[in-house]
Amino acid sequence: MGPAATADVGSGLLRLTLPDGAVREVPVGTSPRDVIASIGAGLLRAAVAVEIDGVVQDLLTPLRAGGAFRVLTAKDPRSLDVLRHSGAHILATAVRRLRPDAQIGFGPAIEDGFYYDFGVAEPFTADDIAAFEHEMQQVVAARFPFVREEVSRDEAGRRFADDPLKLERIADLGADEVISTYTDGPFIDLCRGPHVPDTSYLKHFKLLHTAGAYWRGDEHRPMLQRIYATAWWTPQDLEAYLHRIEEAKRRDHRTIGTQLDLFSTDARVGPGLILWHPRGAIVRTEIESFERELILRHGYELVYTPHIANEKLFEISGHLENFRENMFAPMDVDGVSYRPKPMNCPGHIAIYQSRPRSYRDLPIRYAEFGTVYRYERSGVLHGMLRVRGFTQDDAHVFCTPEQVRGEIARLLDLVDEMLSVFGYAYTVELSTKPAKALGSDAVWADAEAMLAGVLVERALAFTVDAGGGAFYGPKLDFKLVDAIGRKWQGPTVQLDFNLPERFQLAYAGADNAAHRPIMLHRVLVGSMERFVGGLIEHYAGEFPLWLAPEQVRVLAVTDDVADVATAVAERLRAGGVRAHTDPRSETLQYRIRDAVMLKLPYIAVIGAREARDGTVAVSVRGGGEKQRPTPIPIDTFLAALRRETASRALTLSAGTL
RNA sequence: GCCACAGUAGCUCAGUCGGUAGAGCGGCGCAUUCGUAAUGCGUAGGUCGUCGGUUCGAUUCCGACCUGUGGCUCCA
Repeated sequence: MGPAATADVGSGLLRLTLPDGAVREVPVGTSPRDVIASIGAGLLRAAVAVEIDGVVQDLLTPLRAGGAFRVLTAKDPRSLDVLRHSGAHILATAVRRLRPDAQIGFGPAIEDGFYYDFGVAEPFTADDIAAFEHEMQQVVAARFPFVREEVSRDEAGRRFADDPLKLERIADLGADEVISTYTDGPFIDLCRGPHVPDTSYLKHFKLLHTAGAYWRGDEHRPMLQRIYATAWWTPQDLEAYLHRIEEAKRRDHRTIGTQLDLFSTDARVGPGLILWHPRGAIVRTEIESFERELILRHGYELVYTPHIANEKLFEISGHLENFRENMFAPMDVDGVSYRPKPMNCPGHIAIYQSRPRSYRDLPIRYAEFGTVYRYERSGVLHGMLRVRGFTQDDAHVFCTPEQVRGEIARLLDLVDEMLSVFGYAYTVELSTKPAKALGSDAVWADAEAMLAGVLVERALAFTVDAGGGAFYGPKLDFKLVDAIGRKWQGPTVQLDFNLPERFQLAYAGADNAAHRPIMLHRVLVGSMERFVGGLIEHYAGEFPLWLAPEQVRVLAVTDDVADVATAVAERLRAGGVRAHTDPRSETLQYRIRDAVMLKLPYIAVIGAREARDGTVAVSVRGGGEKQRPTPIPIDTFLAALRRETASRALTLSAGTL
C-alpha cells in the first residue's frame, strides 16, 4: 500500500450524496462497486464508472473522499474516456501477445479515441496493425476483468523490471502518489485508471494509423511507435465518426484547392510557399478588400513596410534572440546582413518613430497586409495551413496606458464583426504569463486582470490558458468553430510591454515629459493562407456569392442564342458580377454538370424563350438535380446578385423572384 | 528535424516477378445544337520525382537526395 492509501483508513465514514438526494455513509476504502450493488443489481450491470464531485473513477478504486456520487453508464459521455482508456490497455494486451518484446509507453484516451506508444526495434507495418486489431477482438471476447492493485514503489519496480519506460515513470511518481497497476488477463500495466469492469465492454473500435512519437514528447528521447484508434459505445457512433473523418477528407483544402484551381505549390519554388491562382486570388482579394474597408471604418491607417531589413533591426526587437530558429538566414548586402522579416512589428515601430509623437496623436493604429517569412521545419508543413511564407493582416496599436482598455474593447467589436461575416462561431481564450517572460509579475497581473475585466464587462465567456502568453505580454486568442465543429486558430490580440522598451518608444504627455506608449499586436484572419485554407474546408469549396471566384455561368441552350448568352454575361460583368459563358460545343447537361462540379453559386440558362423575353432561368447551387427554374428578368437577377454580394450574405437567394 | 508511408500523362489511378508503359476523366480536332449533374468518333500528352549504383539492359532491384502524406515536436 502506498502512503496515501493507508492515510485515511480508520478516519471513519464517507458521506455520499446520490443524485436523488439520498445520503449513504460508507467506510473509507469501500469500492464503488459495493456501493452500487447496494443500490441495485440492474444499476451495477449498467455501471461503467462513477463520478464523485465531478471526478471520474472506476468501480474498483477504493473511495477515499465523499461527495456527490453519480453512477456513469454508457449513456454518459464521460464514460467514453474510461472505455477508451481501457481500449488502450486492450491494444497493449494484443500487441504484447504478438510482440512480447514491445516496451510499453503511454496509452491515454484522447478526443474520439485513444492511442498507445510502444518501444519496438522494428516499426509496425499495416499487416501488424491488422493482426493487432484481430488479436484485440480475442482479448475482448475473453472478457478479462480489469483488476486493480495498489503496490509499493519497490513492488512496482519489480513488476516492471523488464520495461525501462515504465521504470522511468515509476521513478517520476511523487512520493505521496498511490501507485496502482491494472491487469487484464495476461497484461499488466502501471496505471492510475479508471477502467471499465472487463475487456468485453470494448465492442466498437477501429485501429486507424500509426505514427512515430517521441518518448514523453521530447525530441531528444527515443522515438516510439504510436498506434491511433477510435472507440465508441455503439456501432452507430463508430459509423458516424468514420463518416466524420470522410467528411473532413472531402473538405480537404488541398483537394478542393486543386479541383477548383485555387492554389498550388511547386517544388521548384520551394516547399511551404503558396502560389495563388487567379480563382484563389479572387477569394483572397475579396477578403482583403472587405477587411480594408472594415478597419478603415475602425480607425486604422494603412502602411507598407519592406520584406527584408537590416539584421540590426531584429537585434533591437529581440527577434534574433527569441525567434532566431524561425528566421531565414541572413543575406549579404554590401557587407551588411539583411533578413526576410518574420513579423511586421519592427517596421511599424520604425514608422511610429519617424517623428516625435504627442499624446494627442494617440492612439495610432497601423495596419498592413504584411508578408512574412518564417523557417518552419519541413515535417510540419501542411497545404496552406502551415507554410513558410504568408501574409498577415497585421496591425499595431500604439496608445497610452489609459487607452488600452478602450482599445481592447474596440478590438472585440472588430473581431465580432469580422467573424460573423464568415459564419464562424468562436470561443475566447486568455493566455497568461509564461515561465520565460519579460516584465514584473505585478505588470503582468495588471495586464491580465485588465484583459479579463474587459471580457467580463462584455459578458464574453472565456477560458484561461495558464502560461500560454507570449514572452512579451498576455494575449487573447479567438478560436473559430467551423461548419463541422473543428476548431481553428483565429484572431489574436497581444499586449506588449517589451518592444516599446527595446525601441525606447516615447510620446510627449500633457505634462511635456516623455512617456512610454503601450503596444497592442493584433491579427484578425492571422495568415491569409491559413485563413483561406480554413475557409475552403469550412465552406467545403461552396463559397458564398461575395467570395465565389466565378459567381454566375451563363449557358446558351443552343448556338443560335450563344450571342445572347455572351451579351448577358457582359451585362452582368458590367454590373460588377463575375460572370462567364461556356461556349464549348457540348450538351447543356454536360456544361451544367461542369459548372456544378466547380461549385458555382448560379447557373443562368438562356434558350429561345429567355432570349426572346430578356430573362434567364437560374439554377441555384445546392438546389439539387432536375431544377426547372422560372425565368426571371435579367435586371431583376442582376439587382438581386448585387444585393447579395453587397450584404456578403452567407446563403444564396438571388435565383428566384 | 524525427518515425512511417508514398511519388507512373493536367487530374484520379492501373501495370511491369528487370526487356524504356496503360485506362478513365480533362485537353485538342471533327461531327452533333442539345432545356438543367457526363453525345459520339478521332487524336496529342509520360527521359515512370531527381541523381548515382548493380546489370547486356533499370520505371521495376539497391543507395542518396527532393517533394508529398499521417503523426511527434513546433506554430499564424
